[in-house]
Amino acid sequence: MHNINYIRDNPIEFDNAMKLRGEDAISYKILEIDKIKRETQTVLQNLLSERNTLSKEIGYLKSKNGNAKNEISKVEELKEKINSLKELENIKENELNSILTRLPNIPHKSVPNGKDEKDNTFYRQWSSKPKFSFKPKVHYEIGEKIGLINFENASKLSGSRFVILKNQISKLERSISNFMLDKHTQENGYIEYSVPFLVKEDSLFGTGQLPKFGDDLFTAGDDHWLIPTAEVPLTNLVRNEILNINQLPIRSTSFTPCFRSEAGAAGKDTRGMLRQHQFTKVELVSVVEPEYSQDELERMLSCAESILKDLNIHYRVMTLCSGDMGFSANKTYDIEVWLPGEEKYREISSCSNCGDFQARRMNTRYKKDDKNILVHTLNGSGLAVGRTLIAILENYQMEDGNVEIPEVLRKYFNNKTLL
RNA sequence: GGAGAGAUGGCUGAGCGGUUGAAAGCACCGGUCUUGAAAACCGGCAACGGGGCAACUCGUUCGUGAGUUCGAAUCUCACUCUCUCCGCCA
Repeated sequence: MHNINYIRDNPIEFDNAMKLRGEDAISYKILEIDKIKRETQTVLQNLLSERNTLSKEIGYLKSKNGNAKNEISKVEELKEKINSLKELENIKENELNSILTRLPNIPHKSVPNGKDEKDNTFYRQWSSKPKFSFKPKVHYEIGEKIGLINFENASKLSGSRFVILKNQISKLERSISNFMLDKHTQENGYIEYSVPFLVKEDSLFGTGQLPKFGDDLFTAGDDHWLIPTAEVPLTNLVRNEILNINQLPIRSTSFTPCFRSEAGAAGKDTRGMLRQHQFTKVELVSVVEPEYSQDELERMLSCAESILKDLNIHYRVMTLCSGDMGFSANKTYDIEVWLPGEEKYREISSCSNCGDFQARRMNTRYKKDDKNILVHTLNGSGLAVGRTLIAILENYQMEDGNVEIPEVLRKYFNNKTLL
Protein backbone atom coordinates (compact mmCIF):
# COMPACT_ATOMS: atom_id res chain seq x y z
CA MET A 1 0.00 0.00 0.00
CA HIS A 2 1.09 3.52 -0.70
CA ASN A 3 1.88 6.40 1.55
CA ILE A 4 -0.79 9.02 0.90
CA ASN A 5 1.64 11.75 1.94
CA TYR A 6 3.97 10.72 -0.84
CA ILE A 7 1.18 10.97 -3.38
CA ARG A 8 0.18 14.40 -2.06
CA ASP A 9 3.73 15.68 -2.38
CA ASN A 10 4.70 13.90 -5.62
CA PRO A 11 1.60 13.27 -7.72
CA ILE A 12 3.43 13.41 -11.03
CA GLU A 13 6.19 11.04 -9.97
CA PHE A 14 3.55 8.73 -8.60
CA ASP A 15 1.58 8.69 -11.84
CA ASN A 16 4.73 8.06 -13.82
CA ALA A 17 5.61 5.15 -11.58
CA MET A 18 2.15 3.66 -12.02
CA LYS A 19 2.39 4.04 -15.78
CA LEU A 20 5.62 2.06 -15.69
CA ARG A 21 3.67 -0.68 -14.04
CA GLY A 22 0.89 -0.61 -16.59
CA GLU A 23 -1.61 1.33 -14.48
CA ASP A 24 -3.50 4.49 -15.40
CA ALA A 25 -2.58 7.86 -13.92
CA ILE A 26 -4.89 8.17 -11.00
CA SER A 27 -3.36 10.62 -8.55
CA TYR A 28 -5.87 13.36 -9.42
CA LYS A 29 -8.67 11.05 -8.34
CA ILE A 30 -6.89 9.96 -5.20
CA LEU A 31 -6.11 13.52 -4.20
CA GLU A 32 -9.64 14.67 -4.87
CA ILE A 33 -11.06 12.02 -2.56
CA ASP A 34 -8.34 12.73 -0.05
CA LYS A 35 -9.16 16.43 -0.08
CA ILE A 36 -12.86 15.89 0.54
CA LYS A 37 -12.04 13.39 3.24
CA ARG A 38 -9.77 15.79 5.06
CA GLU A 39 -12.11 18.74 4.78
CA THR A 40 -14.90 16.60 6.15
CA GLN A 41 -12.64 15.46 8.91
CA THR A 42 -11.75 18.99 9.93
CA VAL A 43 -15.38 20.09 10.23
CA LEU A 44 -16.31 16.87 11.96
CA GLN A 45 -13.54 17.15 14.49
CA ASN A 46 -14.55 20.68 15.42
CA LEU A 47 -18.06 19.47 16.11
CA LEU A 48 -16.77 16.53 18.12
CA SER A 49 -14.63 18.86 20.12
CA GLU A 50 -17.68 21.02 20.84
CA ARG A 51 -19.66 17.98 21.88
CA ASN A 52 -16.93 16.78 24.19
CA THR A 53 -16.74 20.15 25.92
CA LEU A 54 -20.49 20.25 26.43
CA SER A 55 -20.58 16.69 27.70
CA LYS A 56 -17.95 17.48 30.26
CA GLU A 57 -19.97 20.45 31.43
CA ILE A 58 -23.02 18.25 31.74
CA GLY A 59 -21.07 15.80 33.81
CA TYR A 60 -19.84 18.59 36.01
CA LEU A 61 -23.32 20.09 36.45
CA LYS A 62 -24.86 16.71 37.23
CA SER A 63 -22.26 15.93 39.84
CA LYS A 64 -23.26 19.21 41.52
CA ASN A 65 -26.96 18.34 41.10
CA GLY A 66 -27.30 21.29 38.74
CA ASN A 67 -29.60 21.67 35.77
CA ALA A 68 -28.10 20.67 32.43
CA LYS A 69 -31.21 20.80 30.23
CA ASN A 70 -29.79 23.54 28.06
CA GLU A 71 -26.53 21.77 27.37
CA ILE A 72 -28.19 18.46 26.67
CA SER A 73 -30.45 19.90 24.01
CA LYS A 74 -27.46 21.61 22.38
CA VAL A 75 -25.59 18.33 22.12
CA GLU A 76 -28.64 16.63 20.69
CA GLU A 77 -28.62 19.15 17.90
CA LEU A 78 -24.96 18.50 17.16
CA LYS A 79 -25.56 14.82 16.97
CA GLU A 80 -27.34 14.82 13.65
CA LYS A 81 -24.63 16.82 11.92
CA ILE A 82 -21.95 14.65 13.44
CA ASN A 83 -23.55 11.47 12.18
CA SER A 84 -23.93 12.63 8.61
CA LEU A 85 -20.35 13.89 8.50
CA LYS A 86 -19.10 10.63 9.96
CA GLU A 87 -20.89 8.78 7.23
CA LEU A 88 -19.35 10.94 4.53
CA GLU A 89 -15.89 10.56 6.02
CA ASN A 90 -16.37 6.81 6.06
CA ILE A 91 -17.41 6.67 2.46
CA LYS A 92 -14.43 8.72 1.33
CA GLU A 93 -12.09 6.66 3.47
CA ASN A 94 -13.35 3.46 1.88
CA GLU A 95 -13.10 4.87 -1.62
CA LEU A 96 -9.54 5.89 -0.94
CA ASN A 97 -8.61 2.53 0.53
CA SER A 98 -10.10 0.53 -2.26
CA ILE A 99 -7.93 2.43 -4.74
CA LEU A 100 -4.79 2.49 -2.61
CA THR A 101 -4.86 -1.20 -1.73
CA ARG A 102 -5.11 -2.21 -5.38
CA LEU A 103 -2.17 -0.27 -6.80
CA PRO A 104 1.19 -2.03 -7.22
CA ASN A 105 4.41 -0.92 -5.61
CA ILE A 106 6.59 1.80 -7.10
CA PRO A 107 9.64 0.45 -8.96
CA HIS A 108 13.05 1.21 -7.48
CA LYS A 109 15.06 3.63 -9.58
CA SER A 110 17.49 0.86 -10.58
CA VAL A 111 14.69 -1.17 -12.18
CA PRO A 112 14.66 -1.20 -15.99
CA ASN A 113 11.56 0.22 -17.63
CA GLY A 114 9.58 -2.16 -19.73
CA LYS A 115 6.32 -3.84 -20.47
CA ASP A 116 6.76 -7.59 -20.09
CA GLU A 117 9.35 -10.33 -19.68
CA LYS A 118 10.98 -9.45 -22.99
CA ASP A 119 12.24 -6.27 -21.37
CA ASN A 120 13.91 -7.97 -18.42
CA THR A 121 17.64 -7.39 -18.38
CA PHE A 122 20.58 -9.71 -17.87
CA TYR A 123 22.28 -9.22 -14.51
CA ARG A 124 24.83 -12.01 -14.27
CA GLN A 125 25.31 -15.70 -14.82
CA TRP A 126 27.25 -18.55 -13.31
CA SER A 127 29.04 -21.37 -15.09
CA SER A 128 27.94 -22.31 -18.61
CA LYS A 129 25.63 -24.62 -20.49
CA PRO A 130 26.69 -28.26 -20.09
CA LYS A 131 27.65 -30.27 -23.16
CA PHE A 132 26.08 -33.66 -23.76
CA SER A 133 27.32 -36.41 -26.07
CA PHE A 134 23.70 -37.40 -26.68
CA LYS A 135 20.43 -35.52 -27.02
CA PRO A 136 19.29 -34.67 -23.49
CA LYS A 137 15.70 -35.52 -22.62
CA VAL A 138 13.14 -33.36 -20.87
CA HIS A 139 12.45 -34.15 -17.23
CA TYR A 140 9.14 -35.95 -17.67
CA GLU A 141 10.62 -38.28 -20.26
CA ILE A 142 13.38 -39.18 -17.85
CA GLY A 143 11.04 -39.64 -14.92
CA GLU A 144 8.25 -41.41 -16.72
CA LYS A 145 10.64 -43.77 -18.40
CA ILE A 146 11.90 -45.08 -15.10
CA GLY A 147 8.34 -45.02 -13.79
CA LEU A 148 8.95 -42.60 -10.95
CA ILE A 149 7.00 -39.56 -12.14
CA ASN A 150 3.34 -40.26 -12.70
CA PHE A 151 0.89 -37.73 -14.09
CA GLU A 152 -1.99 -40.06 -14.97
CA ASN A 153 -2.42 -41.32 -11.47
CA ALA A 154 -2.20 -37.78 -10.13
CA SER A 155 -5.01 -36.65 -12.37
CA LYS A 156 -7.04 -39.65 -11.28
CA LEU A 157 -6.73 -38.37 -7.73
CA SER A 158 -6.83 -34.64 -8.19
CA GLY A 159 -7.26 -33.60 -11.80
CA SER A 160 -4.81 -31.77 -14.01
CA ARG A 161 -1.67 -29.99 -12.84
CA PHE A 162 -0.77 -32.44 -10.13
CA VAL A 163 2.01 -35.00 -10.01
CA ILE A 164 3.01 -38.07 -8.08
CA LEU A 165 6.66 -38.75 -7.40
CA LYS A 166 7.76 -42.20 -6.42
CA ASN A 167 10.61 -43.91 -4.68
CA GLN A 168 14.04 -42.37 -5.51
CA ILE A 169 12.54 -39.28 -7.10
CA SER A 170 10.30 -38.70 -4.13
CA LYS A 171 13.37 -39.13 -2.00
CA LEU A 172 15.25 -36.75 -4.24
CA GLU A 173 12.64 -34.08 -3.56
CA ARG A 174 13.04 -34.65 0.17
CA SER A 175 16.82 -34.50 0.00
CA ILE A 176 16.72 -31.29 -2.00
CA SER A 177 14.56 -29.59 0.61
CA ASN A 178 16.83 -30.85 3.38
CA PHE A 179 19.90 -29.63 1.60
CA MET A 180 18.39 -26.19 1.06
CA LEU A 181 17.23 -25.80 4.65
CA ASP A 182 20.56 -27.02 5.98
CA LYS A 183 22.43 -24.57 3.81
CA HIS A 184 20.26 -21.58 4.72
CA THR A 185 20.20 -22.29 8.42
CA GLN A 186 23.80 -23.36 8.84
CA GLU A 187 25.60 -21.07 6.43
CA ASN A 188 23.28 -18.27 5.36
CA GLY A 189 21.97 -17.12 8.72
CA TYR A 190 18.29 -17.90 8.38
CA ILE A 191 16.09 -19.28 11.16
CA GLU A 192 13.94 -22.24 10.22
CA TYR A 193 10.20 -22.20 10.83
CA SER A 194 7.44 -24.71 10.42
CA VAL A 195 4.32 -22.70 9.63
CA PRO A 196 0.60 -23.17 8.90
CA PHE A 197 -0.34 -23.87 5.29
CA LEU A 198 -3.76 -22.34 5.84
CA VAL A 199 -4.03 -18.64 6.59
CA LYS A 200 -6.74 -16.07 7.10
CA GLU A 201 -7.62 -13.21 4.84
CA ASP A 202 -5.74 -10.65 6.92
CA SER A 203 -2.45 -12.37 6.25
CA LEU A 204 -3.04 -12.45 2.52
CA PHE A 205 -3.95 -8.79 2.60
CA GLY A 206 -0.75 -8.06 4.45
CA THR A 207 1.53 -9.53 1.81
CA GLY A 208 -0.58 -8.19 -1.07
CA GLN A 209 -2.32 -11.26 -2.55
CA LEU A 210 -5.69 -9.91 -1.45
CA PRO A 211 -7.94 -8.12 -2.27
CA LYS A 212 -6.82 -8.18 -5.88
CA PHE A 213 -5.59 -11.67 -6.65
CA GLY A 214 -8.02 -14.02 -4.97
CA ASP A 215 -8.48 -15.85 -8.27
CA ASP A 216 -4.93 -17.17 -8.08
CA LEU A 217 -5.55 -18.81 -4.72
CA PHE A 218 -7.36 -21.83 -3.35
CA THR A 219 -9.84 -21.42 -0.52
CA ALA A 220 -10.47 -23.92 2.21
CA GLY A 221 -13.75 -22.34 3.25
CA ASP A 222 -14.42 -20.63 6.55
CA ASP A 223 -12.08 -17.74 5.83
CA HIS A 224 -9.11 -20.04 5.35
CA TRP A 225 -6.92 -19.95 2.29
CA LEU A 226 -4.14 -22.28 1.15
CA ILE A 227 -0.84 -20.45 1.04
CA PRO A 228 0.55 -19.72 -2.43
CA THR A 229 4.00 -19.36 -0.85
CA ALA A 230 5.57 -19.44 2.61
CA GLU A 231 6.20 -15.74 2.14
CA VAL A 232 2.69 -15.25 3.48
CA PRO A 233 3.05 -16.93 6.89
CA LEU A 234 6.70 -15.96 7.35
CA THR A 235 6.20 -12.28 6.58
CA ASN A 236 2.99 -12.01 8.58
CA LEU A 237 4.82 -13.26 11.63
CA VAL A 238 5.53 -9.60 12.33
CA ARG A 239 2.12 -8.22 11.37
CA ASN A 240 0.91 -5.52 13.73
CA GLU A 241 4.13 -5.44 15.69
CA ILE A 242 6.38 -2.66 16.83
CA LEU A 243 9.77 -4.34 16.78
CA ASN A 244 12.75 -3.41 18.82
CA ILE A 245 15.64 -2.24 16.67
CA ASN A 246 17.89 -4.97 18.04
CA GLN A 247 15.53 -7.65 16.70
CA LEU A 248 16.50 -6.64 13.17
CA PRO A 249 17.40 -7.99 10.74
CA ILE A 250 15.03 -10.95 10.90
CA ARG A 251 15.90 -13.72 8.45
CA SER A 252 13.52 -16.66 8.30
CA THR A 253 13.10 -19.70 6.11
CA SER A 254 10.54 -22.44 5.74
CA PHE A 255 9.87 -25.47 3.61
CA THR A 256 6.22 -25.66 2.61
CA PRO A 257 3.89 -26.82 -0.07
CA CYS A 258 2.48 -23.97 -2.17
CA PHE A 259 -0.93 -23.91 -3.76
CA ARG A 260 -1.80 -21.86 -6.81
CA SER A 261 -4.86 -22.03 -8.98
CA GLU A 262 -2.86 -20.87 -12.03
CA ALA A 263 -6.02 -19.09 -13.10
CA GLY A 264 -4.35 -17.09 -15.86
CA ALA A 265 -2.12 -19.86 -17.17
CA ALA A 266 -4.56 -21.94 -19.20
CA GLY A 267 -2.67 -23.91 -21.83
CA LYS A 268 0.73 -22.83 -20.55
CA ASP A 269 3.30 -25.49 -19.60
CA THR A 270 0.72 -28.23 -19.54
CA ARG A 271 3.27 -30.95 -20.09
CA GLY A 272 5.47 -32.00 -17.19
CA MET A 273 5.68 -30.75 -13.64
CA LEU A 274 6.84 -27.23 -14.28
CA ARG A 275 3.55 -25.55 -13.47
CA GLN A 276 1.44 -27.34 -10.89
CA HIS A 277 -1.43 -26.47 -8.57
CA GLN A 278 0.72 -27.76 -5.74
CA PHE A 279 4.49 -27.63 -5.41
CA THR A 280 7.07 -27.42 -2.69
CA LYS A 281 9.40 -24.57 -2.03
CA VAL A 282 11.95 -23.36 0.48
CA GLU A 283 11.26 -19.69 1.06
CA LEU A 284 13.49 -16.93 2.42
CA VAL A 285 12.08 -13.86 4.15
CA SER A 286 13.91 -10.85 5.57
CA VAL A 287 12.65 -8.00 7.69
CA VAL A 288 15.14 -5.14 7.81
CA GLU A 289 15.67 -1.46 8.43
CA PRO A 290 14.84 0.64 5.35
CA GLU A 291 18.39 1.77 4.64
CA TYR A 292 19.63 -1.81 4.29
CA SER A 293 16.91 -3.33 2.15
CA GLN A 294 18.62 -3.05 -1.22
CA ASP A 295 21.77 -4.59 0.25
CA GLU A 296 19.63 -7.30 1.78
CA LEU A 297 18.15 -8.04 -1.64
CA GLU A 298 21.65 -8.65 -3.01
CA ARG A 299 22.44 -10.82 -0.02
CA MET A 300 19.25 -12.83 -0.41
CA LEU A 301 19.94 -13.33 -4.10
CA SER A 302 23.39 -14.66 -3.27
CA CYS A 303 21.92 -17.06 -0.73
CA ALA A 304 19.52 -18.41 -3.32
CA GLU A 305 22.31 -18.65 -5.89
CA SER A 306 24.51 -20.53 -3.43
CA ILE A 307 22.16 -23.51 -3.75
CA LEU A 308 22.59 -23.80 -7.51
CA LYS A 309 26.32 -23.25 -7.23
CA ASP A 310 26.57 -26.13 -4.77
CA LEU A 311 24.48 -28.24 -7.11
CA ASN A 312 26.76 -27.13 -9.92
CA ILE A 313 23.96 -26.13 -12.27
CA HIS A 314 24.29 -23.29 -14.76
CA TYR A 315 21.92 -20.35 -14.32
CA ARG A 316 21.51 -16.70 -15.13
CA VAL A 317 20.05 -13.86 -13.09
CA MET A 318 17.64 -11.41 -14.69
CA THR A 319 16.49 -8.06 -13.34
CA LEU A 320 12.77 -7.86 -13.90
CA CYS A 321 11.52 -4.79 -15.71
CA SER A 322 8.89 -2.53 -14.20
CA GLY A 323 6.02 -4.18 -16.06
CA ASP A 324 6.93 -7.77 -15.17
CA MET A 325 7.37 -7.42 -11.42
CA GLY A 326 4.91 -8.78 -8.89
CA PHE A 327 2.41 -6.52 -7.19
CA SER A 328 4.27 -5.91 -3.92
CA ALA A 329 7.83 -5.68 -5.22
CA ASN A 330 9.89 -2.56 -5.83
CA LYS A 331 12.69 -4.64 -7.34
CA THR A 332 12.95 -8.29 -8.32
CA TYR A 333 15.69 -10.62 -9.50
CA ASP A 334 14.73 -13.88 -11.12
CA ILE A 335 17.16 -16.76 -11.12
CA GLU A 336 16.68 -18.77 -14.28
CA VAL A 337 18.12 -22.23 -14.38
CA TRP A 338 19.28 -23.88 -17.56
CA LEU A 339 17.21 -26.88 -18.62
CA PRO A 340 19.15 -28.80 -21.31
CA GLY A 341 16.17 -31.01 -22.21
CA GLU A 342 13.96 -28.02 -22.90
CA GLU A 343 16.89 -25.97 -24.09
CA LYS A 344 15.51 -23.06 -22.15
CA TYR A 345 16.20 -20.97 -19.10
CA ARG A 346 13.42 -21.34 -16.54
CA GLU A 347 12.61 -19.34 -13.44
CA ILE A 348 13.61 -21.22 -10.31
CA SER A 349 13.69 -18.35 -7.85
CA SER A 350 12.35 -14.86 -7.55
CA CYS A 351 13.87 -12.51 -4.98
CA SER A 352 12.03 -9.28 -4.25
CA ASN A 353 12.42 -6.22 -2.14
CA CYS A 354 8.99 -4.97 -1.13
CA GLY A 355 10.25 -1.86 0.63
CA ASP A 356 7.64 -0.63 3.11
CA PHE A 357 4.76 -1.69 0.84
CA GLN A 358 3.85 -4.81 2.81
CA ALA A 359 4.86 -3.24 6.11
CA ARG A 360 2.28 -0.50 5.62
CA ARG A 361 -0.38 -3.10 4.89
CA MET A 362 0.66 -5.20 7.87
CA ASN A 363 1.34 -2.24 10.14
CA THR A 364 4.80 -3.50 11.03
CA ARG A 365 7.14 -0.90 12.48
CA TYR A 366 10.27 -0.75 14.54
CA LYS A 367 11.31 1.73 17.18
CA LYS A 368 14.24 3.94 16.33
CA ASP A 369 15.17 7.09 18.24
CA ASP A 370 11.72 7.09 19.80
CA LYS A 371 10.04 7.02 16.41
CA ASN A 372 8.03 4.23 14.86
CA ILE A 373 9.30 3.50 11.39
CA LEU A 374 7.91 1.03 8.87
CA VAL A 375 10.25 -1.90 8.28
CA HIS A 376 11.19 -3.16 4.85
CA THR A 377 10.33 -6.72 3.87
CA LEU A 378 11.92 -9.03 1.33
CA ASN A 379 11.16 -12.48 0.10
CA GLY A 380 12.73 -14.95 -2.26
CA SER A 381 12.62 -18.57 -3.22
CA GLY A 382 15.59 -20.44 -1.99
CA LEU A 383 14.62 -22.38 -4.17
CA ALA A 384 11.52 -23.86 -5.74
CA VAL A 385 12.07 -27.53 -4.92
CA GLY A 386 10.04 -29.05 -7.75
CA ARG A 387 11.84 -27.02 -10.36
CA THR A 388 15.18 -27.80 -8.76
CA LEU A 389 14.31 -31.45 -9.12
CA ILE A 390 13.58 -30.89 -12.79
CA ALA A 391 16.89 -29.08 -13.19
CA ILE A 392 18.79 -31.93 -11.56
CA LEU A 393 17.10 -34.56 -13.69
CA GLU A 394 17.86 -32.70 -16.90
CA ASN A 395 21.38 -31.58 -16.03
CA TYR A 396 22.54 -34.82 -14.40
CA GLN A 397 20.95 -37.28 -16.84
CA MET A 398 23.07 -39.92 -18.54
CA GLU A 399 22.78 -41.55 -21.90
CA ASP A 400 21.40 -44.80 -20.45
CA GLY A 401 18.48 -42.95 -18.87
CA ASN A 402 19.79 -43.01 -15.33
CA VAL A 403 20.58 -39.89 -13.36
CA GLU A 404 23.64 -39.05 -11.34
CA ILE A 405 23.05 -37.74 -7.83
CA PRO A 406 24.68 -34.33 -7.29
CA GLU A 407 27.57 -34.59 -4.91
CA VAL A 408 26.06 -32.37 -2.18
CA LEU A 409 22.96 -34.56 -2.06
CA ARG A 410 24.73 -37.89 -1.76
CA LYS A 411 24.91 -37.74 1.99
CA TYR A 412 21.13 -37.99 1.99
CA PHE A 413 21.39 -41.13 -0.16
CA ASN A 414 23.92 -43.16 1.80
CA ASN A 415 26.57 -41.89 -0.62
CA LYS A 416 24.93 -43.51 -3.60
CA THR A 417 26.04 -41.88 -6.86
CA LEU A 418 23.16 -42.89 -9.13
CA LEU A 419 19.42 -42.62 -8.60
C1' G B 1 -18.69 -31.23 19.22
C1' G B 2 -20.42 -29.79 24.79
C1' A B 3 -19.45 -26.37 29.23
C1' G B 4 -17.08 -22.17 31.18
C1' A B 5 -13.53 -17.86 31.38
C1' G B 6 -11.32 -13.97 28.94
C1' A B 7 -9.45 -10.06 25.02
C1' U B 8 -6.87 -2.96 28.11
C1' G B 9 -0.37 0.59 26.09
C1' G B 10 6.34 -2.95 23.83
C1' C B 11 5.05 -6.82 27.94
C1' U B 12 2.33 -8.09 32.77
C1' G B 13 -1.95 -6.08 34.83
C1' A B 14 -5.85 -2.42 37.57
C1' G B 15 -10.20 0.06 36.16
C1' C B 16 -16.43 -1.74 35.10
C1' G B 17 -21.18 5.27 32.76
C1' G B 18 -18.52 11.67 33.58
C1' U B 19 -10.46 15.36 34.28
C1' U B 20 -9.35 7.47 32.86
C1' G B 21 -5.39 8.09 27.38
C1' A B 22 -6.11 4.90 31.15
C1' A B 23 -3.24 2.92 38.23
C1' A B 24 0.91 -0.27 39.33
C1' G B 25 5.02 -3.24 37.82
C1' C B 26 8.52 -4.73 33.95
C1' A B 27 11.15 -3.20 29.67
C1' C B 28 13.17 1.13 27.36
C1' C B 29 15.46 6.32 27.30
C1' G B 30 17.76 10.58 30.13
C1' G B 31 19.98 12.12 34.85
C1' U B 32 22.24 11.69 40.03
C1' C B 33 25.59 8.51 42.62
C1' U B 34 30.12 5.20 41.21
C1' U B 35 37.11 4.60 39.07
C1' G B 36 33.64 1.62 35.79
C1' A B 37 29.39 -1.48 36.02
C1' A B 38 25.33 -3.07 39.00
C1' A B 39 22.01 -1.46 42.73
C1' A B 40 19.40 2.72 44.60
C1' C B 41 17.03 7.31 43.68
C1' C B 42 14.87 11.30 40.27
C1' G B 43 12.63 12.32 35.52
C1' G B 44 10.61 10.75 30.71
C1' C B 45 7.96 7.06 27.86
C1' A B 46 0.94 4.55 23.57
C1' A B 47 -0.58 4.51 18.47
C1' C B 48 -2.84 6.71 14.37
C1' G B 49 -4.87 10.93 12.01
C1' G B 50 -6.61 16.43 11.12
C1' G B 51 -5.06 21.73 11.47
C1' G B 52 -0.52 24.95 11.98
C1' C B 53 6.00 27.52 9.28
C1' A B 54 6.36 26.44 14.35
C1' A B 55 5.57 26.40 19.72
C1' C B 56 1.28 23.84 19.75
C1' U B 57 -3.63 22.21 19.20
C1' C B 58 -7.79 19.06 18.05
C1' G B 59 -9.83 14.21 17.02
C1' U B 60 -9.92 8.83 17.09
C1' U B 61 -8.41 4.34 19.39
C1' C B 62 -9.02 -0.21 25.70
C1' G B 63 -10.19 -7.54 20.10
C1' U B 64 -13.66 -6.12 15.47
C1' G B 65 -18.42 -4.15 13.90
C1' A B 66 -23.10 -2.14 15.19
C1' G B 67 -26.33 -0.10 19.15
C1' U B 68 -28.06 2.50 23.95
C1' U B 69 -26.65 7.46 26.20
C1' C B 70 -25.88 14.40 26.56
C1' G B 71 -21.40 11.28 27.55
C1' A B 72 -18.86 4.29 27.06
C1' A B 73 -12.74 0.83 28.27
C1' U B 74 -17.09 0.52 31.41
C1' C B 75 -24.16 -1.17 29.41
C1' U B 76 -26.62 -4.23 24.92
C1' C B 77 -26.12 -7.27 20.43
C1' A B 78 -23.28 -9.78 16.61
C1' C B 79 -18.64 -11.49 15.06
C1' U B 80 -13.40 -12.90 15.65
C1' C B 81 -9.66 -14.76 18.56
C1' U B 82 -7.38 -16.89 23.12
C1' C B 83 -7.49 -19.98 27.46
C1' U B 84 -9.52 -24.03 30.87
C1' C B 85 -12.44 -28.58 31.46
C1' C B 86 -15.11 -32.79 29.00
C1' G B 87 -15.63 -35.75 24.48
C1' C B 88 -13.17 -37.21 19.93
C1' C B 89 -8.62 -37.68 17.52
C1' A B 90 -2.91 -37.57 14.44
